[in-house]
Amino acid sequence: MSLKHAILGYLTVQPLSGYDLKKVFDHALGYFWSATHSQIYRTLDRLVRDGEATQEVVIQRDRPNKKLYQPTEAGWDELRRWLAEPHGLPTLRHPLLVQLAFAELLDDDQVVALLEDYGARLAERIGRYRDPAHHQHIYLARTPRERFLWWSTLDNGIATLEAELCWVERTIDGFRALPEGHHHPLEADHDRD
Amino acid sequence: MSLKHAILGYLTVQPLSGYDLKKVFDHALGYFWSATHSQIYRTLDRLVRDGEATQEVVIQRDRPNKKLYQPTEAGWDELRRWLAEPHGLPTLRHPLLVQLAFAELLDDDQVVALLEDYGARLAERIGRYRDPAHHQHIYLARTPRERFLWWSTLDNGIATLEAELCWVERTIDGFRALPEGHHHPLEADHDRD
DNA sequence: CTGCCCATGTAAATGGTTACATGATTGA
DNA sequence: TCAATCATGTAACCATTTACATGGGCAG
Repeated sequence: MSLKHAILGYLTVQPLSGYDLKKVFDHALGYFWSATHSQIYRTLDRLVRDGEATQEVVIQRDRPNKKLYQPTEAGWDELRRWLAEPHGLPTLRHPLLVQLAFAELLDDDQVVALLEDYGARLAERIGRYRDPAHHQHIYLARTPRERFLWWSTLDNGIATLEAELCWVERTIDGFRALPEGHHHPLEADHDRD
Repeated sequence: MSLKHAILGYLTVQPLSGYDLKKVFDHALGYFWSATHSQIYRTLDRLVRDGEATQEVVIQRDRPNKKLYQPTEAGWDELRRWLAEPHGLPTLRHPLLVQLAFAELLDDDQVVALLEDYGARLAERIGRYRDPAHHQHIYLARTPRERFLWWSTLDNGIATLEAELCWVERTIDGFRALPEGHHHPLEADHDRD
């Protein structure tokens, strides 16, 4: 349900097209919600159908026409309602941890490779979030209060990524320090009976 | 795709029924993957249909019969294949951060209430993860290596939750320290034209 | 003339949540 | 007699991903 609210939320900042929104999701909202363009276009249609946003076609020469969307009063109400009520912890879906949990089927090098690959992705993303070029959108905030809140969402992203990177390093070290058990990956003991 | 692999993975540890698996997801795999019983039953059916697991009916007196599942050789192969290849960072979907991002529509008390509620949920979950009663399943590991890996997945959960709790406190403090702007929540400026 | 940016969508499939549905046994 | 535990599932819906599909303008 919150994709709708994220879109509605950003439309209160500025009327935008689906194409624009996709860029906002890729650059600014990326660290707490992601969406594909097909999802965005369908959600915008639904908002208009439900009377929570209006659509305005903007004719352009030299480039394709676009449709700008804006929340209606009903849209603002719905958004305010959703924003004020508490929502649970994000549900986790963490493929790397599934891999680690069942890594008895892998040999030591494969386990280390998975962790190192994951660490590299984390480091790359932390680098991007720390890059001032990535902070531009924060200066579009309408008040110091909003600027603080936007910066906080980024801070959350950086803090959790760094905690994970730290965990990756700790885990690689601990794994290497395990008493050498000449580990042989488990095999299916097929047809034991 | 990884629900299938999480199930397959746990079935290599021990043949289990759908009902048992649900409990495993609730207690042991909970910090990196969640699933409802309806999802589990459907996935088990699919595994059998696809020849990746076998089903065995166990007749019980005094309680309902149950169906135990075990991976086939094809299941082991599929699992090994999936475990060895890298999967991207988990895609984030973080409702609280959406709320914070658009909190210009809320007043100060509402923002603090959201953060405090979130912090309380985090603290409660950290407490559960730290509780030794919650660690029982780790001792079922088949090797010291596996024990280390299972403990690491829990460690990941605790570390990221604590990073977030820390962030919550920092954010509440920073928010309260904002220069008092007599904040009035934004209103839709309807019918300006 | 190639490839990127602009700008829009649809279709099909997969994945996930919620609600509906049943029924025996055991312990308080 | 009430609630919990054991044990299974289906149906409807909602959310997400991936692939298909189009087409003009502009810069190198």
